[in-house]
Amino acid sequence: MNLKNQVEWALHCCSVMASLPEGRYLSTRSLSEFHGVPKEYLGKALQGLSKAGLVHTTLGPSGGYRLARPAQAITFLEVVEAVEGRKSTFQCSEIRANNPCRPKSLCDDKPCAVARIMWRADEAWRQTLAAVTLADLQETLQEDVPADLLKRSFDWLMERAG
Amino acid sequence: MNLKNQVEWALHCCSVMASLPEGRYLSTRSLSEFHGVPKEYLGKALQGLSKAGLVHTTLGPSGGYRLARPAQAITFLEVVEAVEGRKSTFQCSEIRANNPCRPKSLCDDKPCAVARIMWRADEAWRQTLAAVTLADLQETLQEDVPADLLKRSFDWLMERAG
DNA sequence: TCAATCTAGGATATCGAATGTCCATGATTG
DNA sequence: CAATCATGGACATTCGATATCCTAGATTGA
Ligand code: SF4
Ligand code: SF4
Repeated sequence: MNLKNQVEWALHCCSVMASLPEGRYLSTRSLSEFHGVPKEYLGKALQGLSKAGLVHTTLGPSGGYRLARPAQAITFLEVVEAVEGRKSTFQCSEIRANNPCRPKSLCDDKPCAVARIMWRADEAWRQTLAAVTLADLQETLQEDVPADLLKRSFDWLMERAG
Repeated sequence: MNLKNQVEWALHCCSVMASLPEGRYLSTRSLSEFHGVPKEYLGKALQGLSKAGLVHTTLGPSGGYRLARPAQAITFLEVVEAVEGRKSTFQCSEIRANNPCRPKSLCDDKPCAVARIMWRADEAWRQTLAAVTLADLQETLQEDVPADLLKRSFDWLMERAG
C-alpha cells in the first residue's frame, strides 16, 4: 500500500509552479534538474497533470508547464489522483461468493460490510487531501524554508523559465 | 496504492472467528476452504495475526486459531496493520536535498510540508479504521446477510472446528 | 507409543505493477 | 530552417504481491 514516487514529484513540481510569475513556463528538463529526478519519467507524471487539466502547456523552445488555475483552487487530492488514479486502496474480490453454504441464486444487492468500512476510511483520506490547497502549501513552505534558499531557488528557476 | 489481498482474507477470517464459541479453534485448512483462497498463502496472513497477538493458536489435530480477545476489543486497524504493515502510503525520498541551490550545510530539522500533509491524510485513514471493531462488523453482518445463510455457515464451520 | 494433523517459517517460482529509458511525431520558437 | 518542446508508444528492469512446496517441531487421539 504505497503511492507512486511520481506523486511526490508532482506535488513538488506543483509547489514550484505555484510561485511562477504569470505567463511563464517551466520545462520538464528544468523541473527534473531542480528535483534531481529522471526527466523522461517525470514527464509521464506531468502528462498526467496535463490530462487532468491541472496545468497548461505550450510547445517549442521556451515552452513547458504552468498551473492552469490559481494555487488556492488546486487541491492535493486533485494532484494525487491525476498521477495515482482514483481506485480505492481496498479491492474487493467478492470472496463471499466462495462460501460453500451459499445458494447459487443469492444475489448481492450491495457491497459487503467489510468493503463498506474500508471504503469509508479511504473517503476520510480523500477528504483530508481535498481540504488542502497548493496555496496552503506555499504558506507553510514560507515558514519552513530559509528565505535565502527560497530566493536562490526562485532565481535558479527564473533563469530557465520560458 | 492498494492493500494486499491478504487484508481482505484476514478481515473475513476474523469475522468468522468472532462468532466462534469459546474454546473452539479453526484451522487454516477450514478457513481457506470456507473462503475459497489458497491454504498456504492464507497461512502467511494468519501468522501475521498471530505475531501481532490478535489470535491465539494451538497445535496438533483439532488445533488452529481463535481470537485472542473479545470482538469488541479488536479494531479493523489492528487487523489491517498486522497483515499489511505500518508504513505510510506516502514515502518521502527527500528530493528537496537534490535542490541545486541548496547549501550542503543546511540540515532538515523536520519533514517537509508535503510529507506532513500526506501523513495527516494517512492518520485520518487510520483513525477511521481504529474506530471500528469486529463487534461492529458482526452487527452489520446480522442485518446484511440472510439468517439462514448465517446459520448454515455457522454449522459448516462447527463441523470442522477443533 | 505412534501416526496424523497442526502452526511456524524458510526457499523458491511466477506475475504484474512501478520504475526507468529510448525514440518517433508534430508543434512552436527564434 | 534548426533547435526545443510536449506527447505518447515501445520497450527493459526492478520489486513487491502472489503462490507453492517443503521441513521442523508441537500436540492430539487412537
Ligand atoms: S469485502 Fe465483502 S464484498 Fe469484498 S470480498 Fe470480502 S465479502 Fe466480498
Ligand atoms: S515530501 Fe518533502 S521531505 Fe519528502 S521528499 Fe519531498 S521534499 Fe523531501
